[in-house]
Amino acid sequence: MSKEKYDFYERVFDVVRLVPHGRVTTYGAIAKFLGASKSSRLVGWAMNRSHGLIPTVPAHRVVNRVGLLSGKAHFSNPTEMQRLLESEGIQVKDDQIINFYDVFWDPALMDL
DNA sequence: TGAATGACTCGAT
DNA sequence: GATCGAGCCATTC
Repeated sequence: MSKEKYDFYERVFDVVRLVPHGRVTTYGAIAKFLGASKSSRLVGWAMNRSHGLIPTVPAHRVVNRVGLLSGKAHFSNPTEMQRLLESEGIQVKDDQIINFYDVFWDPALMDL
């Protein structure tokens, strides 16, 4: 519970909040962007704690490397994640993003 | 303090 | 090409 320095979680939240509307990213991409490509699991941990944060963290825009809504079960309602994605124009079928390659957004490629 | 956990990823079979 | 197993690292019990 360190508070002085930027927590690993906060950095993750920061990146997730940078994800453009209608786009998604992966845990690995975030981890890699933070310089901890091998800590992709920590990104998942961070998301688990993202509930109730202000400002809200668009955790629904974060999926695993194959575009699967691996974390939808952790939402208030399992259907919430898919519903949010679809509302942003992202096609989801069987808990998986269809046009994943098209909507994928890599924080490392963000336009500075 | 040590062991277990996790919304992942990659490499090998 | 699909499936299985090990690695990785911070947080939690």
